[in-house]
This record gives sequence, structure tokens and C-alpha cells, in this order.
Amino acid sequence: MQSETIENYLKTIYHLSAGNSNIVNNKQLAEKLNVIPATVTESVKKLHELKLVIYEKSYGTRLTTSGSKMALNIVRRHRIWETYLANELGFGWDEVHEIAEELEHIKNDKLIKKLSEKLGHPNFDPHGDPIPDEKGKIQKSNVIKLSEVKIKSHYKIMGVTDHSTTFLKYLEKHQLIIGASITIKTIEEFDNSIILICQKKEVSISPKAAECIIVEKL
Amino acid sequence: MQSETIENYLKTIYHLSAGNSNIVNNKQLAEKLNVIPATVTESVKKLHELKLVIYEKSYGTRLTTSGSKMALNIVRRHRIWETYLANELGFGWDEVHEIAEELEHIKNDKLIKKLSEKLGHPNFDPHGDPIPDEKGKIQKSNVIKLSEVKIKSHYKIMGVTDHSTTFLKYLEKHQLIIGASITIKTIEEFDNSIILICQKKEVSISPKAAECIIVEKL
DNA sequence: TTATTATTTTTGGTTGACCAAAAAATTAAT
DNA sequence: ATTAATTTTTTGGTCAACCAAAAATAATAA
Repeated sequence: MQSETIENYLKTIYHLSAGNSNIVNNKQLAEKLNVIPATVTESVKKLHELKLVIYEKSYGTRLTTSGSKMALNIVRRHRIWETYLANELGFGWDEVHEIAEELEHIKNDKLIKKLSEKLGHPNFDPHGDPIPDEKGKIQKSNVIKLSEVKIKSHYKIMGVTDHSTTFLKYLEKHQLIIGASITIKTIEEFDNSIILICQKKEVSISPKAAECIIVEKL
Repeated sequence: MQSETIENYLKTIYHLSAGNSNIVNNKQLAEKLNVIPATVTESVKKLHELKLVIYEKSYGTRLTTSGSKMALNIVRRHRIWETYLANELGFGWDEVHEIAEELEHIKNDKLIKKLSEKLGHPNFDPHGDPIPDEKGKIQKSNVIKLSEVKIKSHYKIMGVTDHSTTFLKYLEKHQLIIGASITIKTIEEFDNSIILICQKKEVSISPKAAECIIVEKL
């Protein structure tokens, strides 16, 4: 089995099992990997042989310890590259994923080490997703989307995932400033709008906008 | 045919034909690509179908205009990456080639554009090899190794291709400074040592050291 | 020019990653 | 519990990129 194929399978199993070692089924995998389930059956058998997953017939697949280690390393590479592309090379967040899908397969640990160093060894990527360290350890994040906040809690606005001028204008109009602290007042039952207090003013944010705003729990 | 395979064939044909459209034969290609000649026969037939090369049976292969364009683009990508790894990420010149062999296949023009921009659109890589521009144009270089200089000519020391401390000590001892102008006095017939004048002092450089010093003709 | 050597091509075969369709097994619904 | 729907696996097959060995062609030397 080719290393790029292995990496893509492990990464996908990792994501589908939500970081835990939950069981993943063939149909899901097939969908994410753009192959048919029959192909997945074949592949997971081989990965089982390689002791990277535990595959139980007609039941499902989960990562072994070494498979998990590899998966975390790929996730690390992917997110380091995304962060590097965004922060050091000025790419938009909408562009970085696709390029990182290719770059993540470059096999050179020193390269990732250098990139991480340049970035100041970040623990989170621009989307707020954690970057596993060299040993695969993940730092728990308090960073979520504004659309996921709980009522009456306090947050800090960390950034946005949409850089369009229309969205930036929206932020300005609603007086939302990156770095500002906010308190969630209520969430409208009718349309899920979020009513929050920012700089002592009450503002209402649409669910669509809330999807694009990254906040950190205080 | 997979794009990475195509790229490796075109790049290799380009190098073996020395930038011109000289004919390349299967044996040479097979050697460089680490495959047997029979495989090359098969592949160049396909490349001919794709109009990227002109393959004449039992005679040889050369690049078409579009094949040449592609080859130059790969060379560009390779050398931009090498330069970036060396200049921006602090890799040694001995390390960059291998990594660039992988990175050159990442298909994203904007990425190369950004890297080139960061580097100030260099026309030459750290080895003195020219970097083709976006259109494939190559700037003729006056940069050569000290081992290739002509007698009684003037040069400027541009850099070195060996970064070991032993070599750097050698340079110091011989009072060779990057940026300094030099004049070639003679070349020893016996052992090809180069006698040159640098900062008004006469020094003798061994052929081995001369291989690692990059100079520009003035 | 003929023999020898080198190179190229042909032929038949492998492996990895995939697919389509049929069969088997599992899960859900009545 | 039986049927129906879904998911999984099996079976047979493709395609790209490779190889080994034999046959054909070209180049070189005697």
C-alpha cells in the first residue's frame, strides 16, 4: 500500500471517529474518500494487516495505537501547513485547506519542525482547531464558533473565518471588534439569532454570521 | 498517465537534453528515473500521444514546445522551493534538493507566486542555477564555480555550497569573504590549484575547495 | 562486411488502487 | 418473526506503472 493512500485512510478514520477510537463504518469512509464501499473493505483489510487499524468484518474499523499516532501526525502536518500558508504566505482561510491536502503528504519531519518554529509552535490553527504536538498530544481548546456558545457565558472574539469585504462591513456595522469581550444574553428561539453584549451595547447576530466568528470561552 | 509521472519524465528529459531540444535516449532516461529501458519505451510512447515529446522509434525522444513549457515550470517550482527552503527556512544546501523533489509536484501556481514574491523574485537559486520565470524564460548566468574560472579574469565571491564548519574555517584562514572581488592570477598546472588575489593578498585555493565556491564574472 | 556488442522493443506478467454487479449479512420496520 | 431496506463483502475486471526475458534493431569493431 502506498503511503499517501495509507495516510488518507488513517486521517479519514481519525476524523470520522472524532478523535476517539470510535468505530467507523465502510459507507462513511467510502463517502469521504470518494471510493465505493467495496474498495474500502479491501483497503481496511490491508491496514489491518499493517496493524494500523483493527477491522472487524461487517462491524467496522478503528485505529490502533500506532495508527492513531500516524493519523495525529498527518493532522499535525495538515494544520501546520494551513497555519503557515495563512499566516506567513498571506493565503485566505478558504484557500489553505486544499493546498494543505497535498502538502501534508511531504515526508520530512524537519520541515514541519521548521515551519512550526517559524510560527512560534502554535497549538491551534486559524480555524481554532488544535494542532497535535510532535508526540501527538492535543491541547484542549476553548475556542469555538459564535454559533456554538452557551447563554450567559463570557467569550472573547478571536477572529473570523470569512474575509470578504461584505462580512467585514457587517462586523463593523455591528461594532464587533476582534479582541473584545462579549457576554451572551439570549438566543432567539425563532431564528437562532444571538443577542450579545459587546462594549456595553446590545447587538443581534444572525446564525449565518455567527458561523464565521471564532470566540474563546473565558 | 499520472501527472507526477509525467512531470518526472519531462523534467528528466529536459535535464538530459541540457535545456536544448537535444535527443535523449532510453538508457539514459531509464537510469535517471530508476526504471528499466522497457518501461521508458512504454512511457515515452504515451508522452508522444500527449504531444509532450516527439518520440522516434529506436532513435530517441525530445521535448515539444508544450513539453518544454511544462518542464521549465517544474524546474521553476523545484528551484523556487530549494531557494525558499535554504533562504527562508534555514535548510542547508545539501538538504534542499531531496525535499524539493517532493514539493515541486504540488500543483498550485499561486503558491509558487507567493514564494517567489517572498524571495524577491530571484533569477538564480543558491547553487547559481537559473530559475525560469512564469513564462519559462531563463536568464543567462554569470555565476560559476571557482573551479571553472578563466585566468586573469575578475570575479566576485557570491557564496558557497558547503556549510560545514571545517569549510568555513578554511575560508576564514584563506581570508576569502563573501562579496569580495577577486582576480585569478594563475592555475597550477600540477594540481589545478587556483592562485588568486583577494583583498590585495595572494592565496592558493585547492580544487576541492574551488568546487564549493560560487563566483560571478565581472 | 560480417561479427560482436549495445540498445531498444516486444511479449507476457505483477501489483496497487480502483470499480460494477451479485451475493451475503446486518439492521430496521411491519 | 418475517419482510424490506441497508450495508458489507465477494467476485471478476480495468488501468497505470512497473519488471524480466526474449527478440529485434542499431552501432561498433574486426
